[in-house]
Amino acid sequence: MSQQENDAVRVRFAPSPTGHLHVGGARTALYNWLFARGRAGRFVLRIEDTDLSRSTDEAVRQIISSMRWLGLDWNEGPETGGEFGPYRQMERTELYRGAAGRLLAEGKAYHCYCTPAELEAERARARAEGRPVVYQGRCRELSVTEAQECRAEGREAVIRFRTPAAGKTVVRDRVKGDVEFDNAQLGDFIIVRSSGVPTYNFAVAVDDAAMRISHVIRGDDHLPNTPRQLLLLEALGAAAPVYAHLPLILGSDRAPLSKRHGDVSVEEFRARGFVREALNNYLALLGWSYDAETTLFSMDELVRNFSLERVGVTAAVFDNEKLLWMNGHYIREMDAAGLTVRIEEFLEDTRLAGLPGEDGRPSVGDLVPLTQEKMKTLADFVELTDFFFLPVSFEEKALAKLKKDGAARQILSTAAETLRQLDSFGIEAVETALRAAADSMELKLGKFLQPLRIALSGKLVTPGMFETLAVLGREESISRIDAALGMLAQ
RNA sequence: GCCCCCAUCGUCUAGUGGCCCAGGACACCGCCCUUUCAAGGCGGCGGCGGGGAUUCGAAUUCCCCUGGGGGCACCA
Repeated sequence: MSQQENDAVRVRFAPSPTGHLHVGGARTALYNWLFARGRAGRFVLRIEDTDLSRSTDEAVRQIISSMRWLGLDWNEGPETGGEFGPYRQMERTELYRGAAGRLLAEGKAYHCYCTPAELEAERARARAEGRPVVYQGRCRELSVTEAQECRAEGREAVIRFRTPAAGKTVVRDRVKGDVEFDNAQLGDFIIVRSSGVPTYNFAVAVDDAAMRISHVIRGDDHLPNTPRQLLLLEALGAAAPVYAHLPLILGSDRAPLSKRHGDVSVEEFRARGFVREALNNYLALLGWSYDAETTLFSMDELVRNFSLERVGVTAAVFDNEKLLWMNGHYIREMDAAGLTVRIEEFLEDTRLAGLPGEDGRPSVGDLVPLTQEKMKTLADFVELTDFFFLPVSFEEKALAKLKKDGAARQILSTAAETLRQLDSFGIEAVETALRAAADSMELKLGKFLQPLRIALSGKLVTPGMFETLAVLGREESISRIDAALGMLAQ
């Protein structure tokens, strides 16, 4: 292998497929992706499905779908393949079996016949006596006959790693610095279950070595596992990757972000009308910063500027408000055609599905210019424009305001009359005529337009009135005004 | 109980001994613009958890305390 290849950056994102892609996972994936992209490296997606009872194919699909949506594509992984595959751990069991066999043969691992119940009792005792909760090594030096007796009793065997009884293992972490762990605190941990399935730490060590992973960028919660993986890597004769542990993401109560804080999966944010640009940018800044000033970054800029050196050490609270602001920013920044496509994609699952553009109704593209600057999420498009497609349904507050407005009937009939007499129903013509009508009634424009807004939309908040009228068209506009007038007459 | 990590405005953060009586962004509060709501512009409020120590000088270094979090599984 050439020096060039030796130095190649190879990072991986290794989710366990037990649910949707959580924003914390998404951030980890993003940092790995950015790191690889910025250094001409390779980004590997590896599915860690050794927990048979919790892993599902559906979750694998969800995670893949979310990552694709975010634009975090991988060079090697499921559905893509690669020279170090397969990329689902349960398809790599031969590899683990071989590695475990080698450790066993070299005396670096041993069979343990203790039952789960015995181990639980041992842990309880240790806790009660205030001792570190670690395996005491009962089976560490079992003789051949003792082992035979255990098997004769019908006891099942797991394989444990023979952890050095003394000494320290130091993790040289790129974000946390050097962290020391006492080997004695680590204990002889299990590497292969009685079922023959490897445990997390073992599979990770074997795979990180086999896949030539150069940098492990992952969540903080894995820091205490790292010394075990380091020891395993050493026993396997493999070089250790560089580690970088990211602080976790918190909810507003400073507890780790979880479902009870509301939306936490990429899928949920997508369904609420967030765009990938905003989510990526926001997540990038949650735990990383470029300088004292800059908040807005394109993916390209992130790739160019991301570095482990500028990843922070403090856990960060997820702030929905800021994400929302950022989302609005990216929506405003899009060109009309691009935004139209995003909205059309988004609309597929909403109550407006199929409506825009049908039967002479306005299309999404017609409405984008009237709504773009008001939207914070794609979902806002629905709230802002549904009255163009659906029968007017009055919001309670809007209706009350309309009824309370003593001038409303006069305004509405004047407006209807004015609109009826127009030659053209373009925005300018409508505006000129209505401004003149407001003048003639000696009303401020806002005062004049508000009853009209409510009559046309049933809402207090809508796109600009002149644009709305023009899109609605003369016939529909006048009929809605007449309907409101009829209602007020009762 | 044991091991480990962390601590600057409400939130995300800049800050690596003097450039900081701490800068930016979101949120909040005013004002301006305005057909509603947003957006935008201008201005404001607001912070170095506590205690020691080192130093001419500490947000920045060290120690202790307090507070948060992670781990100690045949989960990952």
